[in-house]
Parts: sequence; structure tokens; C-alpha cells
Amino acid sequence: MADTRTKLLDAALETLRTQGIAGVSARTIATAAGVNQALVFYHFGSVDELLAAACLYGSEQRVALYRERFAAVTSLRELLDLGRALHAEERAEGNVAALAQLLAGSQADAKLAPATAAGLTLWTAELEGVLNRVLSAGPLGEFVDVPGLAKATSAAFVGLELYEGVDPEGAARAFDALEQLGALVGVLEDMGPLATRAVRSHLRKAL
Amino acid sequence: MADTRTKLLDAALETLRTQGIAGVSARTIATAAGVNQALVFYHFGSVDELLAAACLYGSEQRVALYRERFAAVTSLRELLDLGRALHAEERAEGNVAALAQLLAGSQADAKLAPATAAGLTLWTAELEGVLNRVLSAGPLGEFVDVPGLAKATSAAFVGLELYEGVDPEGAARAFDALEQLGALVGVLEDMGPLATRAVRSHLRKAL
DNA sequence: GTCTATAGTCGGATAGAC
DNA sequence: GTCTATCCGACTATAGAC
Repeated sequence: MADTRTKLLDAALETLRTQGIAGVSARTIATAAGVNQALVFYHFGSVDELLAAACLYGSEQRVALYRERFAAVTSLRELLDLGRALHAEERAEGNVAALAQLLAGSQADAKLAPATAAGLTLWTAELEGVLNRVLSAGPLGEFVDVPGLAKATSAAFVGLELYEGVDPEGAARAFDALEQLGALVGVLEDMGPLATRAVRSHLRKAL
Repeated sequence: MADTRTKLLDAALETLRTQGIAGVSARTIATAAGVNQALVFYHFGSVDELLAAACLYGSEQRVALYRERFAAVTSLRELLDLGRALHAEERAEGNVAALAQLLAGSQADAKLAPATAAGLTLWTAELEGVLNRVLSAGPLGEFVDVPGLAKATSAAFVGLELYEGVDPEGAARAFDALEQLGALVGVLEDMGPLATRAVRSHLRKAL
């Protein structure tokens, strides 16, 4: 049986996911946790501070859960497959929806922004590692800014997660299109040495 | 001088942008509009219905503002430039931030979702037109699902907008990386007919 | 159409008993 | 550490005067 602190952290994430940032309050969270509302303030001082702590707690938990699978990726193709799986799993019970709500809340609440940024950084750091392995060695390595691409990917993931909430079929199709585009880049990575050299020199001239 | 209805619509968008979805209420919106709080209910019935109306109103307005510039785009390069400009302009006083907040709110509030989806569709429809012109004719035309890509682009835009709120430098870098990637695809579009045919047949085999 | 006034609910936060 | 009780401000929504 989890202690009250942990119950509140879990309940904060669940409430963010199910009620959104506009629906979180000390009362809604405490109800979800099955504890008294005053304990939010006893343990965390304020609702904002609970949300910030929950953001880090949840992100660390979920990123750790995926770490081995990230580490096992050796090609762009495998990365795209993992992205697809991750999206499905996170949507059901995951951390990305909570992160999206915190991100929306952070636009107006400066006290939330640092924690949200830190939570996102945990994901981007993991992604950066994989992208480095998968892209930097290949022919496209010199043309992509891996840290930037990792951030862009995380941001896009959040956007797609939110989009899925209002148009699930559209989001699925959007995801498919991105996967197509990724596969297209993957093909450039997998070409023979001759064609690789041709594309690479062409890119150097053009960019 | 705008009438009260319009003042409320504009104030709703402004409040969404500055206070976020968690900060909107009949009172905050009415204060921003400089009118009485009860008028929200007289003119729109409820706060949700005002937000839904404002979503459509704002999206139509902004999309119309960009229509000519979208129509003038003839290459992927130009599209990327327009995207960059659009991002900067929308961030300052635009519709994307409000759309992002509504999207976050729609996850928990089913009454908001249809209007948000409709607002997003106005953007994706415009994008689809441009992408069709720019991509469908080129060598990559058969490998990309343009409607899907349009939706993915809109979603990514929303994600980046939210990301910018917590990490402006990171967002700028993410944007740069995507632009790089876009330019890379643009190069594939601009290759000579011989190289084009080689890449195209290679893609056909691989995908 | 616009205002005041108000009912009733829910919110953050604290004091003090146990 | 946890609870009850409470203050007080903000919220949605409506009734009714102008």
C-alpha cells in the first residue's frame, strides 16, 4: 500500500489525464487519491507544487519504463515502430497526456513551467541518445541537428496526443504520414555506398 | 466600435492566450471585454458555447489573413519560410495559442471538442492545398499522404507553440531542425531527372 | 440589451483537535 | 500525519429592474 505522498502524486497525474488542467484542484486530486484535501497542502504546500512534483515523478517513471526499449533500437525503422507502440501505450494510461496538460497550464502559470520543461527534457534526452546512434553515423548525420530534432519530436508527440483527443482517425492518419516520411528518410540511410555518396554530395551543394 | 458579441469573442481569445484554459471564466472574459459578466450567458448561453464560437471565429479570421500568402507558395522552400513567419506572427497575437489551449481543454470537455476540431480543420485544409501543389507533382508525390501530412503539421505546430512557452531557445532549435529536415526533402524534390528517377525507383522497391 | 443582485457551489488555504 | 471545521474569494447561472 502506497503512502499518502505517493497516492497524491499518482492521483495528480490521473486527474490531469482525466479532468485536464482546468479540472485539477486540491479537492479533485485528494478525492482521486482517497485522502483528505488538507493533505495536499501539508505534503506539498500548494496545488502547483504538487503538480510540479507529479510531473517529474511521472516522467521519470515512464522514461525508465522505456529505457531498455530505447536502448535496443538500432535503425530508424525500429525507432518508428517504437514510437508507434509508445504512442499507443502512453495514450491509454501514460504520462504524455498529463505532460500535455501541464504544458498547456505552464503557458499562464510560471511556477509550473520549470517542472514541465524538466519532465520534457527527460524524454528528449532519451530520444537524443537513440537518434545519435541511428542518424549520426549514417549519410544524413551531418545534415541533421540531433538535439533539435529530439525536441521537435517530443513537441510533435505532444501535439499529436492532443489532436487525438478531438479527432482520433485524423490523428492516426497524421501518424501514418509521419511514419511514411520517416521511412523515406530511412531509405536514404539504407542506400548502397554509391547512391549514398551521390545524395550526400548533392545535399552538400544544395544546403 | 465593436458590438458586445464581438467584444466577447475577441476577449475570449485574448483570455485563452493570456490566462490559459484554466483561467477562462465568464468573469475573466467579461472583464477583458469591458462588459458585464451576465452578458456572456445572454449572448452565448454558457462559457463553453462562447469558447466554441470564439474558436471558429478566431480560426476563420486568421486563416483568411494568411490565405493569399499560402496561395503564393510554389515550392517547399517557400512553404518552410512561410511556416517560420507564421509561427512568429501567431505567437505574438495569434490564434494558435488559443487553439492549443482549447485543444487541451477539449480532452476533458466533450462540448469543446467539435469546435476545436473544426478550427483545426480550417488550418489543415489550407495546408493541404499548398502541400498538394508543392509535393504531389514532384517525385515524392506518390510516397506522401498529403492530408495526413497536413494534419501532422498542424499538430506539430500546436506542440511547438506549447513547447515554446516553457523553453523558447529549445523551441527555436527544434524549429530549425525541422526546417533542415524539410530542406532535405526539398533537395530530393529538386534533383535532376536522372537522380530523381534513381531515388524514386529505390523508394518503390524499399517501401 | 444591459445592468444589479443574489442563490448556490466549489475553490485555496489555514487553525486546531486528535 | 491525518482529520474536521471554517474563512473567504471566485465561480456559473438566473431573476428582475431599467
